[in-house]
Amino acid sequence: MQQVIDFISGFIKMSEEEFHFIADNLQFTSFKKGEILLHQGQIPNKLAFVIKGAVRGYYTDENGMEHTLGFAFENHPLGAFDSFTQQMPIGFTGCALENTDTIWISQSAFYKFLETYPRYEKVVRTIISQYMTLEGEKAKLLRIISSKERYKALLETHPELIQRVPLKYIASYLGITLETLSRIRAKR
Amino acid sequence: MQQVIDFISGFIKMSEEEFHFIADNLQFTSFKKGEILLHQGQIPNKLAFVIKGAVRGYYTDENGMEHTLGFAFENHPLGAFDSFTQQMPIGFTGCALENTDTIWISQSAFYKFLETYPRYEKVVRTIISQYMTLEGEKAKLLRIISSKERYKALLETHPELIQRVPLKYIASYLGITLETLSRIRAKR
DNA sequence: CTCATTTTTTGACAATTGTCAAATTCCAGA
DNA sequence: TCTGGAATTTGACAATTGTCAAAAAATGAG
Repeated sequence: MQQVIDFISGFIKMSEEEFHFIADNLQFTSFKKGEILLHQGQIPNKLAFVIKGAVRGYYTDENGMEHTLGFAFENHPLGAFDSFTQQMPIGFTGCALENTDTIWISQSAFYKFLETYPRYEKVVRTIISQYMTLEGEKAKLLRIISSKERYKALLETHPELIQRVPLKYIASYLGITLETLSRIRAKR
Repeated sequence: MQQVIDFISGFIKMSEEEFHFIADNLQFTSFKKGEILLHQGQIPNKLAFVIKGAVRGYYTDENGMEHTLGFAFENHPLGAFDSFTQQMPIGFTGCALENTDTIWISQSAFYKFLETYPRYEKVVRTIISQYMTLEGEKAKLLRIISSKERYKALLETHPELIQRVPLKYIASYLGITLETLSRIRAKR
């Protein structure tokens, strides 16, 4: 739970009162490797935060093909801010790549908190903005035409991914086949 | 200006007072085709809204290559919410595809408005969320492996783009070459 | 430690796509 | 209406990438 507090404290200095409100409204859920944390199509009713482990986000297209959209590791919120805010179906499924622990807050508690402590509106805006920036970076990554360059760019910006995520998901994330990725890596 | 009011009214019922605050703080700028509306690397100090025309957003990579990231047409805000909120350099350049009219509000007036009428925090969150959803759709589009399918998907979801935007920018947006796009289109 | 499963690599080949060059069409301004 | 530049198409060819199949390596449960 300390991790959630630390995360928030990176944006704003919390008062005792705010701290307690948050502390009283957090819940803990743990997932085994391979378990689904959230389902594509669901309407979110909580905001989750990964305190340990790794999650892969992917969506399943009309042909049943999976496309990896991103990853969430410890000390990061588990996306879907847009669906959460708009109360629309989540566009992806979240699946635990490792045994994963999460802490979450219900939607009602979250909005109650924002109403009670409106100065956190700015914090929320900032967090969401940071996620938009990440999305923007992904969009740029995917527009690199050559697969080799795309992989190299990922390696430079997110070397931790390659250590921790099976290559098939990296390939899927980059929009190439597993075999192509394997060959790119073979050439140094 | 009516268009901005209409846009906001789609999210919330505005009072007279709020209306006047907004109306008093909007400014108008018009751009000729080919002119730059905002520069990659700039730190934004205003929020703009396109009332007429079309804008292409693109970023220039280390090799000097341009990559089209998106488009903004009339009755839509001109992106960069993330840079605006975080006061970070904008990640793209906005260039007028047609003669374009914009209305904008300064950052200070915008935040003044939010402070004065905090119920608009929710509106801002919703607008930003909608843009995250759009980014998410783009991310999905770009992960379609086959160029042909990618083009077809764009045609289905945004047929207006093909009418209005030169094909070289569509190709750039899809992450393929102009020639490939031309050939895809030729086959039916 | 062993075995089954998963992950990754490799090979052969076909299909797609990029590159370079040139021709053609389109369009805005004179 | 004419004209030059921009946009788009087309062709030829090479390089990249996907597909299918199989082998090899790594991993984890018992």
